[in-house]
Amino acid sequence: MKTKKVYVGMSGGVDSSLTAALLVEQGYEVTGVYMKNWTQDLPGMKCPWADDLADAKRVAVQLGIDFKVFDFQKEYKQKVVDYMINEYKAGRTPNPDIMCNQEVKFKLFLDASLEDGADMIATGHYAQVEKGVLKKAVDENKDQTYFLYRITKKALEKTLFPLGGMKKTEVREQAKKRHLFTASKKESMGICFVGSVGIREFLSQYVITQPGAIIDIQTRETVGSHDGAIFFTLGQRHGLHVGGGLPYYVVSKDMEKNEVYVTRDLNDKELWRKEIKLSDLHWIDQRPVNGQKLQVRMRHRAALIDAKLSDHTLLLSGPQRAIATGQSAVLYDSSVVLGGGILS
RNA sequence: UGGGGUGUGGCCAAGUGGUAAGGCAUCGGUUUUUGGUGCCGACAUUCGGGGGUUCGAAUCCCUCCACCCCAG
Repeated sequence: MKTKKVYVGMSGGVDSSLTAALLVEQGYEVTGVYMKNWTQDLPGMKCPWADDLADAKRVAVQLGIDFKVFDFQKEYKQKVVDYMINEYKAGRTPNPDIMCNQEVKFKLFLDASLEDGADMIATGHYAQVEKGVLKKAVDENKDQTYFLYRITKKALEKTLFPLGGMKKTEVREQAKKRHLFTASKKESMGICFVGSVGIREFLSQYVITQPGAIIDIQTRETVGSHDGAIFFTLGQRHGLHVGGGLPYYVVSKDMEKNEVYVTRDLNDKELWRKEIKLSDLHWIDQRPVNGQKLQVRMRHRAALIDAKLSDHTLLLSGPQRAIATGQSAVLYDSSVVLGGGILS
């Protein structure tokens, strides 16, 4: 029987390194691929792509597998970065990593790999896939299905997630046991392509901003000024530079007037949502029927809560705090990811 | 100009003779493959200025300054 060729997305981190190692051990013909998506430095922040690429390559050499670099910079800029910037400009709060999975990893990377002769692709995501069905990872704490709900069934049928059944601690151990160069590498965080730089620093490179008023919706008084409404999102507390008394939380904003509205009332109704309108619904397989009992995750690592969907309206069993427009609601039927939509 | 009040770190604010609470903000760390939240830590040798009383004052006295309110 012919051995299957698998292209593994290697980012230079522990997870994808072990993913490749495991697949080699399982008898696949493995090729490591580094996706070159973003290489730009930012003031005060060096883009780590070169180091990541070097790490990924070292591991590939260590494993004795082929190694390639796919350059998606142009597409990445268009599909992910521009999307993100435009969403922010429109006053919403996008999730670029979800878009990255939808457009780059499970579309561009998949297509390019297949075209290059691969039978399947694999990544180091913590998620499980069974016959085209996406399921939560065994390690509930690391489950990354929230970021994957926009993948197509077709893509899933050609995808392997070898870490889906493992705990993070196991992954570390196994990586150490195999002496992978990246075994002890620190977790990466922040937006995947920007490294550890803040969204604020990133946006300010692409958008011209003006100072504007911060208005207390309870007293209707201007309590301070900000340097651009685009930098603020629902529920945000820090960065307002307004002191005295209790903390202020962002409740809404007006991009036209460039005003940010805040409250000191943690129970302010603007901060809590129980009924949510969704747009851009995406289903991996079948759309659930109206009124079907299902669960929803409103942000990465948040607990699943019961909910019901009818048409485009999601009714939660309890109010959730600070879910901004542009963010995603991911629907589950127990451990199966059904799909989801974007808060509008 | 009379009468009253206030002045404590960037902001709010305890503390009325015993050697500067707390909160907000900010900064740092942590949590997190989105934003945000949360959590932990740091942050006034000094209490508007000057002088005095006292073993000892932010707290008592004198004086100057600033701001606020009422009166006219």
